[in-house]
Amino acid sequence: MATTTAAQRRQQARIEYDAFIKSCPTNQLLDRISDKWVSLIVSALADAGGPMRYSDLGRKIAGVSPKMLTQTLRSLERDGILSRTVTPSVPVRVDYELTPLGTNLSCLLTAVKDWAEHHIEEVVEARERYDASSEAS
Amino acid sequence: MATTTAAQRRQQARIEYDAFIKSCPTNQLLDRISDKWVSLIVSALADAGGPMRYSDLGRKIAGVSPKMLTQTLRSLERDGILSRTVTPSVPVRVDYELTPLGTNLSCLLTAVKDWAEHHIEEVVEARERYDASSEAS
DNA sequence: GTGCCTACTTACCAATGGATAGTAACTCTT
DNA sequence: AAGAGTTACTATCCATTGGTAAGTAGGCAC
Repeated sequence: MATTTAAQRRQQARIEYDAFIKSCPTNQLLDRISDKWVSLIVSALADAGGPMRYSDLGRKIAGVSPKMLTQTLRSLERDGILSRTVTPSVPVRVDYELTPLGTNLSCLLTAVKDWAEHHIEEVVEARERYDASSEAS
Repeated sequence: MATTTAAQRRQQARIEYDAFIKSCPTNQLLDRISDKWVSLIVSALADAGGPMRYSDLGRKIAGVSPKMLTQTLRSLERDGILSRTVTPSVPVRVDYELTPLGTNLSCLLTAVKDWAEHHIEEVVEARERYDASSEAS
């Protein structure tokens, strides 16, 4: 009991490091913006160059469920990346638009999207090579 | 039966669009690199400036489970973003290193990380404003 | 009234991801 | 020679997340 094993020491170090990381807001923010739906929503709004309605986003980002769309939009609104404007017209109308902060972020995410477009062929080739050598085992 | 309702037409449009999106490799790649653990692994390797071992990565990226670490490393290796080198020494030793393609990508992901570091205060303020106005309802 | 419109919310269920323990293969200690 | 320790994983279980489909509000057209 008095001696600490290597396993115990490792465990201890891990807990302390964990706590440090979890209290670091930068890492939390990085996690948030490294999200699949966040990239797609922000780049959709950047492409549009102006406000988009809920259903416009749902149509442009095919594959997103209404639940996920609402959830992600709310979290982006909370983070000040986009603004939500409700117009109480005949059927209610909701517009989403990037804030200056969101526009700033969209430049980076667009760069990532462009990277994907430019390097997709290299990645596909790498996958084929990897799969071919795995099957040869 | 002969008439198609608006709901049916919407459903149909959605399925067609879905199929289109799912067969678009660029979107698949964007999804892959918009992952939390991918960002952290690639930026860890970029920071190191050289190869890192499995356990080094596990320690630097505190909070990652061995399962997720292995899974993400394998998929990045398959995509040609990093290389995996096994040295069959006394205890086996595995080194991971960014390929030129991975180094290229790391520039973008580092830019995103820096953005998070520079704008975290604005985001925190936006959250406080949002939470304060929500509670006042 | 019945149905339709938008923008959601809710309920349910399958899949993803995290915590923890175990494995292989070999070496070093006792 | 038995047991502990090393690295780099697998395997298992379980909580959380995310997708699907259906329901809701509130007003207008038919």
